[in-house]
Amino acid sequence: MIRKTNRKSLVEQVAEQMEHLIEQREWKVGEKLPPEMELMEEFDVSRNTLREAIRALVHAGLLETKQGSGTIVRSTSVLGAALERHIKKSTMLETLEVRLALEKQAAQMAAEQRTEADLAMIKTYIDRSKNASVNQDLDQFIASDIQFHKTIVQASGNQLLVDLYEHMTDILYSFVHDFMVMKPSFPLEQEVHLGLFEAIQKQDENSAASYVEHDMEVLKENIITMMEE
Amino acid sequence: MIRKTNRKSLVEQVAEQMEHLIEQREWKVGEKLPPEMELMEEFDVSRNTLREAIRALVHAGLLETKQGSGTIVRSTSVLGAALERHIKKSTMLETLEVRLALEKQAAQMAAEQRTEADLAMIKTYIDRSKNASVNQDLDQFIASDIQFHKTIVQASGNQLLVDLYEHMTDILYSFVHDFMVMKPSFPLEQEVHLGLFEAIQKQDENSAASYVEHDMEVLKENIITMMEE
DNA sequence: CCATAAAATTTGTAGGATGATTGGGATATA
DNA sequence: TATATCCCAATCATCCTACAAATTTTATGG
Repeated sequence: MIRKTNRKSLVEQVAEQMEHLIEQREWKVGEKLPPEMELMEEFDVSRNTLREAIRALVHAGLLETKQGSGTIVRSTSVLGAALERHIKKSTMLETLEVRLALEKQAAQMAAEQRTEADLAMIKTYIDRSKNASVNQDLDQFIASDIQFHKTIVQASGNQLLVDLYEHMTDILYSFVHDFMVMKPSFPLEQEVHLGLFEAIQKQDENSAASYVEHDMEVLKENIITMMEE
Repeated sequence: MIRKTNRKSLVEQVAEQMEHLIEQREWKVGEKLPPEMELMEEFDVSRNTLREAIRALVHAGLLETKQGSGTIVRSTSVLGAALERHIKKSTMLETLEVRLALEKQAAQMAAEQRTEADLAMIKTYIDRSKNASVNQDLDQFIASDIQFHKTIVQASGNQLLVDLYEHMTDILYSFVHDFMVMKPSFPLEQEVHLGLFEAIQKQDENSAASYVEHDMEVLKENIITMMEE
């Protein structure tokens, strides 16, 4: 039997390797890549081939080149970069609506099939955010808040859902951060979080969904009033 | 005042133009592009520059090059291609779950803010699918069924939601097609569709959501049993 | 120490040369 | 005619060298 020519082009091979290095954080975000000459030797390809590979990742949003300076890592995920570019055209509000649609679905699925380990992890982040709230540590609060939400989505067991949600959260991070700095609503948040946790624990899908929905409504209203100011 | 160096790299300019040509369907999917020599003249750039631009779009999934043959258009959207690549790693079931999460959200939003024009359009596709059902025209039925769902999502007014949903639908098209060929459930579908339509018309969010949810459950069960066979 | 100029580094663009693969047309053969 | 094979032109893949443009680093003069 003759093997089909599955021989990928050199460019794609190099691009793939670089993508892998980025994904595995061996080349970290913000870091500068070795110059072209070194990479040529490292991958053992010509300058053209190397440059085409680099250009592919630049266009995808993973790298950024600056003439005279070098090439730096800009993002770690193709899907994330694609979403980011797309989301810039949409409004923040639209993005939040989609993100919370995903979370609502995730919460229902999580309620259905959460394990004890899931529950324990969710509880951990609730406790952490409570501590942060007591200590008035805003950064810590935001971090554990985001982790809380991510953990619920992870408990859904749907990897596509997880990826989309996390990318959106990452993209919205700076926005959410600014928002929470301006309007820190610790007690309300915690009440909702505890309610959501209990709903998932009791495997009450509807209740879980409506807690998330409630969260969404509050957030939307706050953002709208914030934008009007 | 000195203008900032808004001079994008030549490669990005060429890539942008090509992307635009593809998006505007001037270069159609499946069609062959002019050979490199011609494109070099047309864009007035060197071979390297042109090739880097092409490679960027190849990597993004919009183009496909075949040595000795030429370059053809493969897809029309960056987000679509990125999702497609990502979705191949996920299971069909996961993708469907996400897609229907988006639709559920869209149905609620549509119920809230649908216009008369939206309703008219939705009704149109219901009628079309009814006709197709009477005439036993499966392709027509599937087409109008998909349009029916898309129209509801469009009525949500959230462009990001629309884009994500449509890309997922496109990607799943062949799968859904095969599925419906195997298990054509005309009457049931229509009942649900009519119910969903009326819920949106009456602006009953909860009812709209639960119709979609019901749709999801039926679909999931069917797929699971289909996979077991 | 600081400002400025020169040098080195690094990416951007151009053009040419050769190899590899494909597709189609010409040719030969049954 | 039909078919199989070979050959060639078209096309992309890779490599090479050269120079331009932008940035960073180093050297220099005060």
